[in-house]
Amino acid sequence: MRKANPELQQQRRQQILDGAERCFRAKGFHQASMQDIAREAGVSMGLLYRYFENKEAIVASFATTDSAGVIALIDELAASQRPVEFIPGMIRRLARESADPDTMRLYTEVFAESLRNPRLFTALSESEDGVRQAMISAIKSQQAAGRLAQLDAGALADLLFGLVDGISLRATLVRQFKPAVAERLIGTMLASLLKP
Amino acid sequence: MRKANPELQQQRRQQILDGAERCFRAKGFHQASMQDIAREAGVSMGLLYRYFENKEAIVASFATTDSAGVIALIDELAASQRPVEFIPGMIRRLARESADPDTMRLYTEVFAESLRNPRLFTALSESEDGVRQAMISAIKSQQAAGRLAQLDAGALADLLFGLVDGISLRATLVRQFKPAVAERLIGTMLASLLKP
Amino acid sequence: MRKANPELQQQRRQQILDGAERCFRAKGFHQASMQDIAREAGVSMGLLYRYFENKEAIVASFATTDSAGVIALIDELAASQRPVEFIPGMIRRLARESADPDTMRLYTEVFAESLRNPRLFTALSESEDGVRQAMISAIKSQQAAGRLAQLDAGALADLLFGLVDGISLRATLVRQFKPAVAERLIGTMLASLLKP
Amino acid sequence: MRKANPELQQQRRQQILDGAERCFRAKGFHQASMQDIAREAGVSMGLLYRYFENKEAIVASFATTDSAGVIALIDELAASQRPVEFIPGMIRRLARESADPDTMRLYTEVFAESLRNPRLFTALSESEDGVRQAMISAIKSQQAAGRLAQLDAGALADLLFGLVDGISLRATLVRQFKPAVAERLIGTMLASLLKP
DNA sequence: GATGAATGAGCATTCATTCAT
DNA sequence: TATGAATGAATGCTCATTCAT
Repeated sequence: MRKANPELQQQRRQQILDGAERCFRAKGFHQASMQDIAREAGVSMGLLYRYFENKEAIVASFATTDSAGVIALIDELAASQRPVEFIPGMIRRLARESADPDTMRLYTEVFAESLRNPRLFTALSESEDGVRQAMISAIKSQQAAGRLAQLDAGALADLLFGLVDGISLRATLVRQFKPAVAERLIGTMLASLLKP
Repeated sequence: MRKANPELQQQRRQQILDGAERCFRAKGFHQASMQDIAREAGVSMGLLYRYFENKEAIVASFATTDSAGVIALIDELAASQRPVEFIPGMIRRLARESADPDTMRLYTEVFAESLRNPRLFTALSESEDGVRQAMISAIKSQQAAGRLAQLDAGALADLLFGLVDGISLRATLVRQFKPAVAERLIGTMLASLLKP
Repeated sequence: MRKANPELQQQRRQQILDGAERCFRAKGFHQASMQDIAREAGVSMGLLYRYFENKEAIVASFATTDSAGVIALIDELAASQRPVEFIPGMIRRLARESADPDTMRLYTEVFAESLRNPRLFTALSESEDGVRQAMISAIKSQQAAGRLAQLDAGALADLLFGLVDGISLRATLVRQFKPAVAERLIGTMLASLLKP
Repeated sequence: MRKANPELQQQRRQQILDGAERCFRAKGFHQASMQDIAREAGVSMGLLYRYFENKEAIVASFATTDSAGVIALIDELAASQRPVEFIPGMIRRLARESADPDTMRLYTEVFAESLRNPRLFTALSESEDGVRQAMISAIKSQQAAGRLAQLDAGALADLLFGLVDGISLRATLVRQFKPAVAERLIGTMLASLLKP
């Protein structure tokens, strides 16, 4: 008798999610059909439904993104000797990454979907919470070391992430947006705000 | 002989757009069917298509939002005696308005759609441009009056609007977000950035 | 009080039929919509239905073609001194006319429709009958004058018209069809058949 | 693991085409809806579209008729010892077959459609070409054997097929058409034309 | 574990037709 | 006489999902 093979199962799940991502990037959640996804992932319709209960499950699984990258970056911040200089650079980097139209499209799609789907919203919200907590810890540890101004850590975290999101959005939507100029301005602003 | 009645036409168009808005709010663009819209607007399918060539036309007409409100607010800024205090208040107000989940949902939907539909993107982009230009003018006139720091006006406009968008988004997504605290922080930050 | 104006009515009818013909040529009966016809004819939907009970009535009125042209040609045959030469020329001319793809398309459309619509079939059939009777008379008078072989007049008429139709069809469908060669062959064939 | 079953697929395709034929016979191409076809074929809408990309594909597949029967008949001609007698009989048989109103209706429908649909026209034209070439070969071999007059083979083929089509059409359209009389006349005519 | 076959409700859109003015 | 406004059933087609093998 054949035994369940968890590795294979994990691989299949990933294979499907990869196919789904390509479809979602190309068409969006609601425009990508399950047939599209199956074709792109190279599996049959039946298998799709063996690994995911329905389309929503794929979307949810897909949308619950990996925040490991951002958290790693925040950990660098926590360890940085000069957070006042580090933070603007971090913002710049995050904003640039997510201002890539393709990424922006996907992110917006996920966010839009989460505003209709409570389960997804919760998942996204919790993931975001994790990142926020990491940021708060980093801020607090830097404040304890006297390297950062004594501002409300939660509000500061929200401000910093808000800046990332807002700047990414502007970079996408505004033709005349000049990243370098904007980033210098933000650098100046944050330097004066953050210095202890 | 019966004559065409532009008033009636205008009213019907609005009636359809109103119905469409209710559907879009409730379900999103792609989940709202033309039948839904017709039913909600209280017209027949045939009439729907007499007034709008296709679904995309309804979405486009709907998405090309009126920026008159924001521009009016910016005009107040241009006339303000104390822009350094006015700006944070303006940001606060705009952010609160758009942080209403229902509004946020719709705005996100429009933005997401615009990232797939070039025509819509252009329309949105141009509308945003108008607002941005108004802001740039306001900033420059305040700078000329010596009431605002000599920063790059375009970058400053982008920063301010980016803050609005970013803060609205955080307010929606982050449970522990405390509007009052965040707004105070932003106020402090901008005060020091903007004072001449 | 306004009085009915038969001339105007006749003109309107013709105007609609002309518009309909353009539509039918361009799209075919079933692909042309009443809206198309109204637009092309430059009248409103309401007027269309005032002059024709429904779409079928337009098609019927349109399809009941004028056979006056063919009958006139046949009358020339009746008067001809050399029918044995006249007939092949007549066939050639008729076949060429109806081999024009546009005309062929319309004729085929009408015929196809008549095979589904008994009323139309009757009308078409009767019109065809008139032409056939004219041809039979012409043949008989020429036979009486000893200028044509003593063949069954009805069968001969059917053969001649059948040749016209068949040759037109071949001219349309067969790429390598050579009208001149075919017509010469038919000429030879008929000459030997018809000579008294 | 279940394997694709080409036999089943072939059977399903045929089942659909059979249903489609019944619908096309009853209503015509444009009057038969896909729902009609699905119902008549006893399959679901989804399956219909699994086997045929769209309606046009069904029509095309249906219209690209099998010319094997006619070609077989022509091969008999090629082998015949007395082509001058064989040909009129062949024409008679073909004309009778296609003069059946039901068959005529379908044939006319296909032809009409081909005049609007270039792809279909090409298919039909090529099929017709095949038949024509077979006829030309048959004629030439009989001519080489001295059993047929030395006429242009292409023109003769076109004439013969034109006669079939034209006579079939007359048989359908003309109430007083007398097949037996007409066929005798044609027999006489061809006998004198074809004898070497 | 995996596949291909099948479903039928639902979608955007069109159409012949009617009605109020 | 003529128009513009309105209808709603129907159409070609798609889709998430289920099932037998």
